[in-house]
Amino acid sequence: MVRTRFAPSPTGYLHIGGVRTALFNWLFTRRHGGQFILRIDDTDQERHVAEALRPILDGLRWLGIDWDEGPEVGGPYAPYYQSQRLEIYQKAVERLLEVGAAYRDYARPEEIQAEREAAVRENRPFVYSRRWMAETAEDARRFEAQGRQAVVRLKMPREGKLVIKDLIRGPVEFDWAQEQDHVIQRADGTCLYHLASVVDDYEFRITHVIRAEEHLSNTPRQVFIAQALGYPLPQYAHLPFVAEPGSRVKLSKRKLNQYLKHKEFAERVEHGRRIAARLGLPTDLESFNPVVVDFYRQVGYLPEALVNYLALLGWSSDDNREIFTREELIRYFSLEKVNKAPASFDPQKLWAFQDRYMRAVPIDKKVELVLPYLQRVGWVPQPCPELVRAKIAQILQAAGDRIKVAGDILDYSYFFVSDEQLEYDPTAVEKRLRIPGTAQRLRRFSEQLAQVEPFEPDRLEAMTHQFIQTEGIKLADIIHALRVAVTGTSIGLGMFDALAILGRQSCLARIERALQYAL
RNA sequence: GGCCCCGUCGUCUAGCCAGGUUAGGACACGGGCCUUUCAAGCCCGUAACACGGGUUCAAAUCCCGUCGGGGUCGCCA
Repeated sequence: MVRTRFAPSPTGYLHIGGVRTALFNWLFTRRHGGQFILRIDDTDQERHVAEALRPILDGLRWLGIDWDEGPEVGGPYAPYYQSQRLEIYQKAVERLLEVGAAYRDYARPEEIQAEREAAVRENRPFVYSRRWMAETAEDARRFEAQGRQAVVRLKMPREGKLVIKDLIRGPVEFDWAQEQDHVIQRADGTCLYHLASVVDDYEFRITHVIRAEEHLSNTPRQVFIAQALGYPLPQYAHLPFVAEPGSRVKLSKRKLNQYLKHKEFAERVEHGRRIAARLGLPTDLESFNPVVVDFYRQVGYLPEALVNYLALLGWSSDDNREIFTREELIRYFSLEKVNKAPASFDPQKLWAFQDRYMRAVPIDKKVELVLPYLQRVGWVPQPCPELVRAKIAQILQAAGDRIKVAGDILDYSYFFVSDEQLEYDPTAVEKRLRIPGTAQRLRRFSEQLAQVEPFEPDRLEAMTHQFIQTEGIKLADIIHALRVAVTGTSIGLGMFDALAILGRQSCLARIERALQYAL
């Protein structure tokens, strides 16, 4: 039975690299019909765990990465919060002490630091002297008499080699002598990550530890703990990093400013921020950051697109296929096909996936996607009347693939505001309306428009062609001015579709209003 | 610095284990067509085996070395 886990610490956000790790664990587990466990690594967090966990759980659920055991679903090995498992770790520490795999150490932090610096100075690898190691109760008393406090350290082997069989990298060899006597318990009794992690992996019966490559170097100490405690070893698989755009360095939330130098990255961020700004969401990099999953959810990306893109970041199937349904991903996923080299995150390629997925969404489904955005800015009431819903469907139909993410609907304010409230883009007005003769021409066009029956795209187009013939002009000579007159902007969807959706009354009123700008 | 990992177009990658490909696909990019702005669509194109030695009739593929990049070396997770 395969059992894997994803173990986030409650940081308040779901990192794109983290979610890729979660996804690979999930995919592997579903592929083998096992259980995926969510464990919360909150040994170091005292406050607001629930709050800081919220975006992480929401993000995973949004992406369809469900967990069989963990927060909010429980499970046979509960609790799944490390902060609630302290006694279990305490027992493990005691056992480690008993079997001689760990010791109480009375060194002061500055003393360790001094040894470390000396090693660096003398250009040799640092290994703790164990000078303040207390092996007997008498040692302990002596050190305590000096006002010292004890932490518990691992007593690592100082010779021999360890070979870790990594499912992705093959055998990886380590020298025990290089390993440090890591602290596993602080003086105040709290336990540290490595200890807690190994104990929980065992307690939860984790069979496969699939995690980012940064953990490869500290796997030996975990193996040491597991072996000392008599645990069977899980299988290890260390995933390549999700790297910065155009680089091999691990992607980081903090360095966004740097990534913004990449044109493609900057474009996508700019696009997202425009939508966020319209929604009244904060757009500072701390709360609105494309390295964080929430960014995509808020802007209106499809979770399937993100999942598909992320799956291909470090993994590929054996053919040239790129588009996979969730079921196909599960069916084809294997750790053997996971790459070893870091894969850099490319928001532009994600955008391409989003584009393809969005095209496939049927109109009624798209209406549902877009509706919350329209309601949020108050253009559409809540609940949404059937008539308005039909109008939105019309707009969506006419917009076609121009709407790449749900938030793009906000570009079409002119369908939702009243004729009086329509705003005219000064640049567009200057370029398209302030041309001599435009006013007269628009007026004559308007007269024709009043007659069209029925007021539908085909009829409108026929009428317009008739009009340009009579006038002896080209289509472009009327259509640009007309677009600005009825929509206030020089870009948008097909003109005749737009006119039909707006309706005769609005078109006439808006042209009338626009005449004040036209020459 | 020690140890560990990694290295195919700008990016994601196929090919490597079982040596023989005009080194393939996708995104991006450039050009052209279409055109009613935008988005798209269609056609064409630029672009890579880090380097150096071996082994072999033949090397992206096997071996050795070099260089480069990254990770780790916490009383963070």
